[in-house]
Amino acid sequence: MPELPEVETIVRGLRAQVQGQRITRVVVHQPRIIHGSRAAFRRLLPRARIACIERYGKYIIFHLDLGAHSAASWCLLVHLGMTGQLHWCRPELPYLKHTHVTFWLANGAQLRFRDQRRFGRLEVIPAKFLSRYFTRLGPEPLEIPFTAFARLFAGRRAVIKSLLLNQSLLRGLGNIYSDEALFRARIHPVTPAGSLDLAALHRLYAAIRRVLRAAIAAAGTSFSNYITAQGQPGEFQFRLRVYGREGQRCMRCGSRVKRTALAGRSSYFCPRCQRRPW
DNA sequence: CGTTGAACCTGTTTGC
DNA sequence: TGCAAACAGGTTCAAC
Repeated sequence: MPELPEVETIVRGLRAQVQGQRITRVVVHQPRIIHGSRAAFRRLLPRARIACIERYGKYIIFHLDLGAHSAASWCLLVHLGMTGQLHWCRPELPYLKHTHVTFWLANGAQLRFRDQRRFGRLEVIPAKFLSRYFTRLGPEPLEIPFTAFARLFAGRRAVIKSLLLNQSLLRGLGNIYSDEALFRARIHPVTPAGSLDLAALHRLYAAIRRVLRAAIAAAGTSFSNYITAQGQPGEFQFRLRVYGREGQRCMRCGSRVKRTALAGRSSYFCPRCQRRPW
């Protein structure tokens, strides 16, 4: 579910409400959601202070301050999978279904992790392993310069949509924003990436930046599961131009939006604005 | 290298 | 109305 803009929105909300807080108690309702060392999870999180919170692609990194308990520094990594939610609330709030982990905070509030499909994961790892943990992730789409961006696709025969979803090339894009960027750049999703000319690469680069920034400004896209750290839905679902609009009129040219399956996932595109390369 | 399908889960929508 | 299939924002792995 959550792609870069949703995770960024959650991280900003968490910074405002839980950064600096000490964890006083952790309750794991669904142990299978915890990956890596469960012993480290149980031992280190109670009494840890959340020193700072970062986003890395679609991952959330909580840097822990363990004080005198540990000389090494540790992190809590959270990936939300398809339906994960990480939200701050009062302890009186009734437990909603699929709440897998509850963090009690020193200020009396709680941070709860819910995940209907359980594709999400939480893991405590030493900070020194972070770079190794993330070796397979490419650069941030909002940070990479254009020349490096263009190089990612040179000589690649794979279709552009697959490469946009591939986190080892760029970290953070998912199915929605890949389709939205390709639509805005007027590139057909099955175009071989290496065949994109300089003009097309420029359009794609600009489109990715525009759509991600606009989505962050709108607090992300909510269909059913995604909510911000404050428990609110995003607003970008009202600004989507192709994703989920099969059969509806293209907002640019009025043609019918089509849907095609690519590696088992839906790709939405306008057959007129996004011409096939042959 | 690139693609596909399956696996990990639960819930909703669609079609017969 | 009932039931099965299809589908849902992600990642990883095996097979070809």
